[in-house]
Amino acid sequence: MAIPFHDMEGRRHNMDNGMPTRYDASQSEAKWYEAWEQAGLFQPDPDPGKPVYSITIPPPNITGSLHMGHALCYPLQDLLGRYRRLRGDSVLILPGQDHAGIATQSVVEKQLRKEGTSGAQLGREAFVERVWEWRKDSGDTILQQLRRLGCAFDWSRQRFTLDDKYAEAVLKVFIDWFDRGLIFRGKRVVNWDPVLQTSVSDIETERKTVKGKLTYIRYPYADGSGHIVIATTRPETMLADVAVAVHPSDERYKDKVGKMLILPLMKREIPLVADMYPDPAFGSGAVKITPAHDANDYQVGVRHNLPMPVLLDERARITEEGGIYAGLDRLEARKRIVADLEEQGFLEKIEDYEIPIVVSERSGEVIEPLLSEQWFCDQPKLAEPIINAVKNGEVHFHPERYERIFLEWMENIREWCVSRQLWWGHRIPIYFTEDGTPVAALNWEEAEKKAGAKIVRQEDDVLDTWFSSGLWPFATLGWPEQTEDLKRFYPTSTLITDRNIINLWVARMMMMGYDLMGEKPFSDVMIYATVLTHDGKRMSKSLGTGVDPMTIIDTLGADALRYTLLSQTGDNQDLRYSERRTEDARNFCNKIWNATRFVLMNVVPSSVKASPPANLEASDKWLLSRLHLTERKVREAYDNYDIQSACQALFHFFWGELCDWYIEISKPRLNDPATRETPQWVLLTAIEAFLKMMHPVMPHITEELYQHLPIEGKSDFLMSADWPRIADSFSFEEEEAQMERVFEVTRGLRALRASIDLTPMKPIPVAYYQGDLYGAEQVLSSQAWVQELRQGKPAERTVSSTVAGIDLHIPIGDLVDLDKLNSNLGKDLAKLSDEHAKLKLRLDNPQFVERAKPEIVERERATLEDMESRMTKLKERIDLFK
RNA sequence: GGGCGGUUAGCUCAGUGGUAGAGCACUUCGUUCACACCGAAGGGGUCACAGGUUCAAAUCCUGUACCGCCCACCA
Repeated sequence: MAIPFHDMEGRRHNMDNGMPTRYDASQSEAKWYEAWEQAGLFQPDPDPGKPVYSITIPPPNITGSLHMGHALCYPLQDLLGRYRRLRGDSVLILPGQDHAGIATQSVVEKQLRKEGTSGAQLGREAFVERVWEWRKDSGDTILQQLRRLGCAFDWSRQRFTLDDKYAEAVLKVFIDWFDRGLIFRGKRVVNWDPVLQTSVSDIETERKTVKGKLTYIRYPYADGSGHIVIATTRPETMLADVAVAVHPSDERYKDKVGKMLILPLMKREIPLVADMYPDPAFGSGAVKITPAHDANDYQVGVRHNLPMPVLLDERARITEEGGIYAGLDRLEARKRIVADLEEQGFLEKIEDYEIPIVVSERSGEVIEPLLSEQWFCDQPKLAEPIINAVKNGEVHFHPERYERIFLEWMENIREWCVSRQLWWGHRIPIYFTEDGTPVAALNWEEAEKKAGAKIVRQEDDVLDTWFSSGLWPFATLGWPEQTEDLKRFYPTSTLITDRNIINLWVARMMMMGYDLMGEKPFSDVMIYATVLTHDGKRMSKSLGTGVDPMTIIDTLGADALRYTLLSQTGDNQDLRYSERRTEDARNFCNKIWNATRFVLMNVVPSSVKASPPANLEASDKWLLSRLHLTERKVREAYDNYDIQSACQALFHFFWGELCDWYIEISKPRLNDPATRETPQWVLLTAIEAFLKMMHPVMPHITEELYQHLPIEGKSDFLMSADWPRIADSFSFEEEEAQMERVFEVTRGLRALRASIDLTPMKPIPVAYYQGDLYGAEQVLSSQAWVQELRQGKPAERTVSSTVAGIDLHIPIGDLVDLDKLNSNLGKDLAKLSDEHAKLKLRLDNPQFVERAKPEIVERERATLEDMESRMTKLKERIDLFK
């Protein structure tokens, strides 16, 4: 296409510089990603003299494809990496994936079910093999998508939590902790997921309330002296009741404690015990005790040394303990038992009741508390050093409020059930001798050596996924070997994650890092916002409210998507995603593209000098001064994880200052060979600095444009360039303020034109001004489209206004609608008088004058004076048209 | 039950003591030789509510309402 170009003599030519008028993201993105990768820019700089910045990314699960949350999370890390790289650090961002035990296993189980088979049918070995196949297929999708987002991660150092080396590290930790007594076996009531048939931890469950029934049952005393009434939401568990408990202070039962009761249906005798647990104010004050199926009941059972029969099996069906009800599903059993109780006269009453239930996050199934043998980790012991470290400021949270939430949780931390009854994961390295003694060892042979006895079996359970991901910041770097990477990159710099896994993951990394490395795993934890739909709903595939980031990238580009999400990232806890905002971001890309294209069309390469020209005009100084300020703002914002402020500053500088004013002002000078060198230099300086500062957010378009810049001392890539150094000598406070006033006056003159319906941008022959324009008359006349700007006030009839102390006059003929004009002037005066009255009132208040800061009072006085002078002028102007 | 966040223009959000801001949307005007994915000029807000502190409150304090999130063993 034909594009105008200026030659050495300043004559215009049409020349094809190959840049279309619209930025085409699809052309640019893959091209530059590949170029960076080939140039090895994703690997850390080996220079040992450079400061190090490292991140081990939260490994995405291998269970599907990326969603909008990922499209924020990973570019955010990429942003920090790119920023630190520009600032001169050696940057490592280490990617990887998590085997995600329960999640992955249930995905594959679902597939098998569709094929008419199951894990149980395949057997352990074949099933695990099948999951590995799935990992190969699905794992790459996610990596491909991270590339499309522009993430400059070091793929050569990629890790997977089930890789041989990583797995060995996991086992070593288990063995170490077992030998140190930090891991132990115990019988506890755990959360049992009857669908996945495994235990899950408290934080993998969700609490809900559902409409249900509260059933009151009569338990007769064995001696025939009447009965006691208990209330329960789970009548079926009565089959395994071993006692009824009342509070020791409860007068109703004081003389009954110690008596025996007859358990209805089972006709078994159980004692009435006194315990602190029951609340006398609730129901009848008496609680049935089923130790194997309720954590509280279990505690009572332990205190009173009661038996603990297990009534439900791994699928939540009634066991042999349930006598004639054996084999029934728990809900079926409930119906039958209530019916039988009624028939036999034990049912007191049934009330509607809001039942609190616990649901498994993974399967959605109601969790059954179940007494079983599990492996536990002594978290309270591990937590101590962390609490101190966070309090001492070794690890910082952003936003800060999460620090307190985290500490509160750490201070109330409990045992961690680390065993899962799954196949996909790290099998617990415990071996049992014939007499059942557990030995922790890397393998069978070592276990026998360690035990000095014959080993008969290995523990079947695998470890909770978070046990392995807790090692992520150092196991990925080669631990337990003292590798070069480990020495160089640990502790890592920043951890960026979702607030939902602070306790699940962040806490574990901290505990494991401090215990095993003796040092924090990272110095900053940044919690980013949850991405919601445009109307504030949760994004979810099943609800159909999810937006696929890849579709957005296809149509609007990765940079636009990144900008959309990153420019809304501050310390907010939610973020609403709307495609319209991505369209705005795409428009911003296009603006950047075209402004740069304009500069390139107006730059003669030979005229580009590395050092600033001597003859800077006020507008040049203004722009450089704004650039100076913008650089500081952006740097500080990036440093404080306040990405939205960085984006805002960059947007405003580029669109509102560089494009709206500087480029427009400079056009006349750029068209004149005698004056164009200075604005050329200023433009290139500003654009180069802007592209660098924008690069962490929008890496592709900035790289593309940087490659076009005809400047000296360029790097091969913008990505590997240096952060702009804007000398303090570019700060021109006085010129800056003066130019701002000239712009204000310009806007005033444009508005004055509009008030008499003068079409914008159509030149008018003459306008007058009174006051000091600091020599920037040219700016006013060109930007308010005036052919001739004269000083003074003409004798002929004019419309006038006063802006920033400058009087403006446009001569008018007879064509002006005087009524409209007068009405407008009247409105202005009314508004002004109103403000004036308010301000006057304030200044007349002696307390204000006395107590307010003197500079405030002085400023208000000046404002008042200005208002008065404007009012006088307005009145004169109104009189003129009467 | 406890804790945390939010409530500012039609929409999405900035704004931590000194005359209410941005982007989008809207109205009017305009294709000017970077860009109509553009430019110019406008309209639009008792800053959720009620008290309090202060010369001065969107901003600080107390309380209330609504929305969202997290934590919690009441059968």
